[in-house]
Amino acid sequence: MDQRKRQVLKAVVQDYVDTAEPVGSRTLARKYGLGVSPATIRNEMADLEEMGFLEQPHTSAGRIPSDRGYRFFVDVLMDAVSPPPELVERLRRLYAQRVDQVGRLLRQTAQVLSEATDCLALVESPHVEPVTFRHLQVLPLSERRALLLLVTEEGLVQQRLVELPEPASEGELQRISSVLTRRLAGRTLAQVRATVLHELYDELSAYRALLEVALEALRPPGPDSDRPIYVLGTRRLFRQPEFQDLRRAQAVLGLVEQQELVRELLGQKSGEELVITIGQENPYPDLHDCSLVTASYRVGGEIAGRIAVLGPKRMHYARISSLIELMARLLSEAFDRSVR
Amino acid sequence: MDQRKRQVLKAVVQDYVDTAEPVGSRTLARKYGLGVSPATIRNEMADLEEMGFLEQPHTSAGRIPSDRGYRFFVDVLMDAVSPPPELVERLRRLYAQRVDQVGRLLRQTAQVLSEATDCLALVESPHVEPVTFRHLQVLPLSERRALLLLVTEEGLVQQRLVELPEPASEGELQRISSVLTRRLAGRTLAQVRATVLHELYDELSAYRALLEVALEALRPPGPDSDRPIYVLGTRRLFRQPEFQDLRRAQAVLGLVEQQELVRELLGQKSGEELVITIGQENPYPDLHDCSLVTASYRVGGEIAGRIAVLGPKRMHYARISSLIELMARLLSEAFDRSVR
DNA sequence: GTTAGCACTCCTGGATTGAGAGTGCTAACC
DNA sequence: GGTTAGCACTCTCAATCCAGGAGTGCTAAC
Repeated sequence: MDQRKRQVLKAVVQDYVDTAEPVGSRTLARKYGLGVSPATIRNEMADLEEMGFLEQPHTSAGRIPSDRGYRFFVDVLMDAVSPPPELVERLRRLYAQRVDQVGRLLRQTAQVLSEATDCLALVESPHVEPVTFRHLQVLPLSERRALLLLVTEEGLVQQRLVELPEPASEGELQRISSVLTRRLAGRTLAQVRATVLHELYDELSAYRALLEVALEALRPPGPDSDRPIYVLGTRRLFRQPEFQDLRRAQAVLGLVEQQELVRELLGQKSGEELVITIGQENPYPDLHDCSLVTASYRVGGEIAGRIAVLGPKRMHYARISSLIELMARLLSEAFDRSVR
Repeated sequence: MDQRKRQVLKAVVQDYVDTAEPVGSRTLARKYGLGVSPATIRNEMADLEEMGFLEQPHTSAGRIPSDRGYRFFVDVLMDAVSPPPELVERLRRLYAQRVDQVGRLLRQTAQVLSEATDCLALVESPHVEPVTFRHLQVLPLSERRALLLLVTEEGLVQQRLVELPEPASEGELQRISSVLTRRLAGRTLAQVRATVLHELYDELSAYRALLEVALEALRPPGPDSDRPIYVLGTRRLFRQPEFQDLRRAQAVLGLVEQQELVRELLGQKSGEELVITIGQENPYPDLHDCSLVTASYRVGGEIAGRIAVLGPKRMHYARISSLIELMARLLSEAFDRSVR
């Protein structure tokens, strides 16, 4: 792959991303200063097609990048693009606000992300599980029902309704709450299970049955947990020319409405900070015409969730990658700041 | 409007709802036992058109109901239809489960509602505001930040992050929490503001500044509050023939992604139990081709939120009305049961 | 190795056409 | 007078055709 081929491939990707039209040799020679004639470019393009980086929708149309072409572009050719200053300014303002409602902040994150990219934005709520307990409270609602509140070190709250094995007074529950808080604060669920359990039994032997219920409710939230994912921008996405085809649009809609699938989608390669998945690289056939850019954000130093952009393969990879990285960082900082 | 005209109008609505094709006089005479010839029906239809109950997409097509025609059908002609037993059974199972995660239950409600109607389902989270306090807890997160938890009589939880005017120890906050809980439990926000405030100041005079902050945080949640609305079934909706037109689909998408608009949409005529809004009756021009069926559910006897079905005007009004009424009732019962 | 020229292919959009469905009108019928 | 059969007319829809345009691949010259 010599220098000129790279130039040509890069130009094809850029032009196609901008125009959504197959790119011809003439256009390429005119718009990009390659210093050679269309005929030469035609030869290069034929080579690139043979090598699998370009493809032709039909004879006598221009070329468009193949998945492999995009991949090469992303890995090798792409120039870094920092987001425009107005946008950065807007983001600073967004994340400078007090995080008094996590859901709202995440929703706004999704909103901005989709507006700035004209794609679908997916924003996952933070995990609460692996982090450490801060406070537990058991509140009676009726004779046999109580509300269990879990608060983590980072200020995230989870609630569970529990069925009481026997009626308990408010005082008793308060007592249990404070013992649980004292014993569990600063520990993770795993630590609790491993070490602290018997101490608890000793201290609260009178309320053993109640304790069982409370501990049972501490189980990690299941996969279908109450942790919403914010999905915004379907409308913008469907304004893109590739989604004028209703079937393709429906395929995406179908996927995006199933929380569990979206969760899996975001969870892939969750160890890495930034993941770009192009077309067929995606395990879901419905997304074979789409690309996905995913970044992780952190709460208290640990990866806690992911934000992502889903769009046509013909997306501004450079622009979107840098934007989503920035937003993930700002979001992490906002979470940290909200506690400190 | 004589008896036969009613029969004809009813038949037109039913047939159009089923087939999505303009209905001709021949079809009508054949499929519905009206006992007269197509020519007679043609005369009736011409009359009905003149009266504004039917319209013609173009000369020499069949007729379709106008908004007014649907309205008359809904108000006068429609027969009650109870949901099929399998569905009722499924609903019973759904609402029999323990409500340990409100969000999940609401999401499932939206899911079933959209599946059963092939329309878009909108499900609002319950209000927490007008109900009575059960418990308040202020938890320190750091030197200057605390988490304020509000629990209502019905077991609904709200959380707020508050900035502390001065550092406070855990003990102090705990003290404030228990005073607040004791004083506020069983009262509504309005009552608190009106009567209990000075008592609080007396009792907690030492922590006056802290108290100010806590009370400030008790303000009713703003319109853009952290109260999600579950919107499901866009995919199903867009399978309906009227949404093959991309523009119409986009109009709905644009509306549905803006939480505030959806909230307003659901809030109309919120005093009534069941509201059916047909086409142009809707204030949003983007929904002039749609109909909306809305029902209220209750928590603790008070209307707390709404569930709705948005679909093409050509929807099964009878079926959907009865289903949504049933679901609203079951949902209310589930909330009540979860406390009792 | 590069370029100009040219025949060829294929898509696109507009115009045309025929089939089909449904109407409105008229005149006959009970 | 209400009802019905017959018929000409209208309008949509899908298929077909056609010309224009864009882009290619090949060949031959530079």
